[in-house]
Amino acid sequence: MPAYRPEEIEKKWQAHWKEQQTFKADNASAKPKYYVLDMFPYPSGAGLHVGHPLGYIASDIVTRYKRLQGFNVLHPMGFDSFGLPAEQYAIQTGQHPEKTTRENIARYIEQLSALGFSYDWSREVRTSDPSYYKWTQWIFLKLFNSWYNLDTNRAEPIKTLMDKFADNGSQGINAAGDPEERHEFTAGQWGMMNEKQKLAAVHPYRLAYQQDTYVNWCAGLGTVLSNDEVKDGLSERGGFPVERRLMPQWNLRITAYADRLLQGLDTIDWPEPIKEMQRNWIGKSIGAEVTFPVLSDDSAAISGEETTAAGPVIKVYTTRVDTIYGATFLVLAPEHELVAQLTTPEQQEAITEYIAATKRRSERDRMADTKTVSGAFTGAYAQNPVSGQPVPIWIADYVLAGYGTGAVMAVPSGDQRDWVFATHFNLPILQISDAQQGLDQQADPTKEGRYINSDLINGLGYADATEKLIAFLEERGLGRGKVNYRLRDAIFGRQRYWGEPIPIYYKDGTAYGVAEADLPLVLPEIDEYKPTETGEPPLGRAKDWKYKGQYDYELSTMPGWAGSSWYYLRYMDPTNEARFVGEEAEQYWGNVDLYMGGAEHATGHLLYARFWYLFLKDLGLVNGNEPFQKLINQGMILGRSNFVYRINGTNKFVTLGKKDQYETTALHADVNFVDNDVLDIEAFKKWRDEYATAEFILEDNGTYVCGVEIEKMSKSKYNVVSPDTLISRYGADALRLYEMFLGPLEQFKPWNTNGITGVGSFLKKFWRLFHPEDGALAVTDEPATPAELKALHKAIRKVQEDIEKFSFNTSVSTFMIAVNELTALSCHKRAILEPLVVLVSPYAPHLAEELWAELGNQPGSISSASYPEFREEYLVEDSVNYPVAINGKVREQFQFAATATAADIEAAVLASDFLARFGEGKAAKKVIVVPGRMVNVVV
RNA sequence: GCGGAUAUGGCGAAAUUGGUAGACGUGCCAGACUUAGGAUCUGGUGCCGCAAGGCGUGUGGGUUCGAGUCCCUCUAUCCGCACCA
Repeated sequence: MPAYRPEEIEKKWQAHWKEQQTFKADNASAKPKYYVLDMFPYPSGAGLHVGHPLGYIASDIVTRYKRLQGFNVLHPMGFDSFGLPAEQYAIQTGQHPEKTTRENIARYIEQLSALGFSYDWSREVRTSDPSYYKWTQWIFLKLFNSWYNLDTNRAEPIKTLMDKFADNGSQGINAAGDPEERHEFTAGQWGMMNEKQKLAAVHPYRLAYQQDTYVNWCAGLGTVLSNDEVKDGLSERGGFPVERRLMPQWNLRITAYADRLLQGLDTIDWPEPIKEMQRNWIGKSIGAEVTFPVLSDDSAAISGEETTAAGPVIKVYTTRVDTIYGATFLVLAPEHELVAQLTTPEQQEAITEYIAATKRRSERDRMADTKTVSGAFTGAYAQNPVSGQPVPIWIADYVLAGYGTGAVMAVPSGDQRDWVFATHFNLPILQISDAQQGLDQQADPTKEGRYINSDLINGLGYADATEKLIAFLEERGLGRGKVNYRLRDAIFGRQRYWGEPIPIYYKDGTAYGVAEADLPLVLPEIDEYKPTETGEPPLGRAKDWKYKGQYDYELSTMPGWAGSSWYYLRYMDPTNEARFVGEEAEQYWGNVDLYMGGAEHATGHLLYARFWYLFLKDLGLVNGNEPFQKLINQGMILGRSNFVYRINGTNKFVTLGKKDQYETTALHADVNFVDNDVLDIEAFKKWRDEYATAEFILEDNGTYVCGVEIEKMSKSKYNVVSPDTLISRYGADALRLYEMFLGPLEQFKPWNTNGITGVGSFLKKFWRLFHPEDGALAVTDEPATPAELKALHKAIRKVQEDIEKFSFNTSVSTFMIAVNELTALSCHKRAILEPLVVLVSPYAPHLAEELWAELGNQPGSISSASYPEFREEYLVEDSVNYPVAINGKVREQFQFAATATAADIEAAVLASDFLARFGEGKAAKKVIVVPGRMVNVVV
């Protein structure tokens, strides 16, 4: 083998790995376990671009490194293969999504293999495979058959709830969820109920439950979307408008786990920004619920007389009870259930009109427009439960129906939104703290100062006042301290074909879970992938699709995140037919030690997966506390788009430098025929027929220069760089090294192919250390010199540190330095080069395997355990140059033996005529010696 | 508006965590070898300056013998949430 030929080497070793099943992980091993997981991809038709493998390369480096350190590493890969694009494609072409998906996966596997990843492909899972989604459905049934007991603070089988009902009726049940949805009954009444009635009573307690829910309805996609699939009022996929709609939906009661999901964040090693996003998403707030009785007639309100209200009451939620004396009016959400009842005849028209106007405004308008103040007076008054003062009741759309109680007490002096509202509608603003200032300009939410105009709490500070007020309200049954969460239950149904069927059937209008023995409930074949004429989901088209031949199935399918919420567990034991994961396998692999993936899943997948894990734990099905111990977010690699400028109304294109002289339209030019922003005009002309006759106005040097913009990599922007062409040109090892070299893993960065020649020449130089004469391997058995050992061990130490810190970019620099040093030393010694191959092997595995084979060693025969024995002693420099400074200003270099102590150095500097040489006659006040670094003499 | 992150040469970046800023790679300049090649090798390259020297890590201040690093101020860019009471 004369020269370094990556393509031959890589093909050879990839075939070898596949054949030998080199990376198969064992479920029982004396070695310690380590689980490295990549977020599995959705197999899109476009294949991989250079951005996709970034995280996979990093995790593969860790995997190979951990194996060298003697760990039994689980490093699997699979496919999140249910999803919209395959279905959209099916609607357009009639091709079964299963076929599209299978073909895309084949292409993905091919591309991933070409990069030399060390996945254990024997564990591959596909979420769309019935043998996999059988267990997704099984977990759903577990959720369906569970409720959340707040007394034990965990999920329990629905059976324990029924037992409680039989003993005491609904009395004393402390369950997560909305009590408003549930009915009260006695044990006797329960006993009288028939099956249908019992199931109806139980249903609102289930962790998977059906309910009329406001959903994000996307007509363009014909389905509902979760909040994290909606961006700025448009669907994330497709960019179709999304509106709020009340529909019966399957929901998962993730809110039951809000507090545990929050607490758990403190126990896991995740990037702080992601944890913070989850905290905000859960949105815990500590406050109080306060009851405002509605005054029965307005004459009382006008006279300000105290009224004993036996009528309706309005519950508000506030985080600032202390400001209650400043609550000069109430505001209800327009959807609030009491609005109709409260509205006086005189105000009827105004209220009706306002509600209609609110409905007309789409969610998107409401978001875009938070400045406009709007609202309407109901004509009714409530009584401030602390001051006894009457307060008018308004409705306004700045109050959200879905948060807290859907009603707020407005304190214009303390809350800016209330202040704006009060100012606009000329409602009173009452100062309640001596520290509040500028109330004619804006609200002042300060917690400083002492309260005024606040009877009970006048003169008190924030903490005392809050405590006293809550005690006062609780005593009278008018309020209590309350914790609220922003987190909503997760909508679980999609009106789509290409997803897991929800294993529910309906008997006499009541929902039943499909028996476990009948799973998987296989996705039926249908003629077309569209909704039915009657507006039912596509599954409504399935012929003769009935449970036990007679009961209708649920027609919606599960959302994309269902299958991805537990796939990491299935990898542990992917072929188990008796259990979602075998107990021993789960016990052995535990949780994921390192999870690599994008930050875009912060509040979606990463939250749902944690939720499912906690639920499974409650049922005793898994043993850990959190699924993903350490999380690393790789940054996205962005595309570098090139533009040509067409002069409007012509077929003439003008170069970047002269485009300002014309009216132009920028058009994407395919980056594949642009080199260093210079357009290959011939290639461009051939690109599309319409350009064949195009004319060009060039720069003065005769080139056509394109404009540049950094955008997401995408087919439609013609800025996709495929790994395939780079691999065929430079090799997978070069691409792996280069992607790591590009910059810090976590950072977002534009792709730029230019620098890849640097790592390419590193690999060639590395090869040449072993083949200096362009022939067979030529390494010597001479003993290494200290200089060579130093070069080696500096590299080993640095690279080990780097991998522990996930700072792979600096490792590549370290390799280059080592190779340059050893080349300069003409070192071709086995003693140095063998360990160097081990060090490089996680980064450039193919090259390492080849050299290993040539050196006559089996891969892995050199264990990293052999590093430490000769590590530190060679790291010590013989002598060290110290910059010596006077008052921080460097004057001279002194050389000291590496073993010199701080005292030696200080003495030597003082004994020299150092100070005199630089005109400092005075004695030194202080000498600061930083060992190995520098000396500073203070005079 | 709230929360979070980032800011260093022409470009990607490094800096042992408070100790000679710019390693390494690109790009550029010069040279070598070459039957001009997107090959290889050598040297140079933060900015200003012929030089001595001066100035330099987004802005302004502070702590320190010494600050890219710590503290305060401001600015810009990016991300997340967005009337959450």
